[in-house]
Amino acid sequence: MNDAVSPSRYQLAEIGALLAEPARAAMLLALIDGTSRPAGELARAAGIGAATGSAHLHRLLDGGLLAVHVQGRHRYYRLASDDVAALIEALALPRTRPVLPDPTGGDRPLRTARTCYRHLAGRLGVGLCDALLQRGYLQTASEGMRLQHDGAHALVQAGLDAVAVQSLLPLAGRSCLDWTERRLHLGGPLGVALTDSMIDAGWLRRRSGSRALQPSDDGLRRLMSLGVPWESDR
Amino acid sequence: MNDAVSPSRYQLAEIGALLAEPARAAMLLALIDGTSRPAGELARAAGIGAATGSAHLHRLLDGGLLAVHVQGRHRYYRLASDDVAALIEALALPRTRPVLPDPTGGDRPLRTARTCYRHLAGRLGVGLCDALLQRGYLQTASEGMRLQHDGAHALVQAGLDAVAVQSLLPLAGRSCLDWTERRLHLGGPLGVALTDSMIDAGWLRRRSGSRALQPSDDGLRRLMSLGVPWESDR
DNA sequence: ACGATAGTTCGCCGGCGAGCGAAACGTTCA
DNA sequence: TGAACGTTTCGCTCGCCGGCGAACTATCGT
Repeated sequence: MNDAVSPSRYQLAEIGALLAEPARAAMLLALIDGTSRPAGELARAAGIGAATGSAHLHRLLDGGLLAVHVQGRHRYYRLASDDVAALIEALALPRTRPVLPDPTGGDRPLRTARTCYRHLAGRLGVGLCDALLQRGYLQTASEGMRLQHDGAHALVQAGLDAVAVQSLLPLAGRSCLDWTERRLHLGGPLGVALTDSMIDAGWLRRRSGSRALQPSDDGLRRLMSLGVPWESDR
Repeated sequence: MNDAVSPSRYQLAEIGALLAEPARAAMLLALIDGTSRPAGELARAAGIGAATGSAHLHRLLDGGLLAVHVQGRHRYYRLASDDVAALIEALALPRTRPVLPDPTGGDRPLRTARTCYRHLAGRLGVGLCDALLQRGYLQTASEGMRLQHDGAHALVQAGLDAVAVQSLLPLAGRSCLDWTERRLHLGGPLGVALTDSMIDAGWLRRRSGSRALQPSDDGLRRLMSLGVPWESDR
């Protein structure tokens, strides 16, 4: 009986060991927005030398948490998958509970809308997921969340590209817990693709150097037409 | 910009460090079925001495992953919450992918039905969650999954205790990923309470010394009446 | 009141690994 | 071709932490 459990003990410890070093944790967190970054930048973000950083990146690579893309004399590292990203967010979450970010603090844009790996999170992300669920546009199945046909229709009505919306139908969504709102929002392939569509349509704009997403006035109006609650001065 | 992220770097590393030691990982895994166990037993399960075990248990306690219950000269340790349990299962999962458990192996009872922390997992768990979702008995809201009134009615019809079912209505469920079926099943307070009800009604029986749950013939019939698929010889 | 048992505290040892500087390697640009 | 730059490899030191045995405390049984 003891033997049945023991293999996973080392698997668990292996992942733990990879996250246990603040320098490696910082590197992973720097990549959680889905970007690819060169080794030197990651070392700088972690506050360590290039040599040490290289060693850490190799361990993360061997551990399957990172992937590389070689381009000339640069090596761009990124998270290996959105499974990994979901894992990091989930792990960074529970310890945050006693130290919730200051509601009046300077992170307001982040709290409003941001990317969580590649999908929409923050107040808008939670609101959108909530609205889609409440109207039955999004339904949970055992393989994840699925966009319904009437939901696709509503998204096109609201102004998203019809072809892009059509391609959302076979995708599966994953529910992802938001650390500022402490509510569910839509992640997974479906969440990523939907977010891309909204950015393409100009509802949201990426801010360089930050995970924050800037909603346009037009985008806000269209989101509200889908049932997303919004008080502009909150 | 760098400062906004850095606190969570240490939070992430702290959790990682707690999991990084195989002995601690073994202790956590030994508790993942939701039981409380005395310090000595956990040390034995981890294959270390009592002194070392005591130190590990204290670190896990300080880190908020464990809780204690003192009874006479015994100290019973358990996971601090089902958040922690969900975390452990989620972490033990991704590394398992290349080494999925042998379908023909001796773990068939575990694959059929088992406790995941305190709620039902395995083929029956996934099937039940799937059936409840498909019939609309269970619906997803942003705070989690909720049992609908017609769902409660159906559960009572199937033979569960009416008072117990009534108490399920205000509870929130969490979707939990199953590592053998790779599909969603129902966890959280709602999942726990529902599983308890089914055990009380004799549909399932706990097996001592294992996480496996043994379904009774009667219980299987009743689950099938709720729409759970079942081929007896699989 | 006594020994037996569960658990913790203390002190010590040994090994893993994080960190850096120096040097080597490969690519880019002039 | 040679200099500059990004990245990796190597060799080294040092601190942290896991492990145990022994002593101590607390509770239970008789």
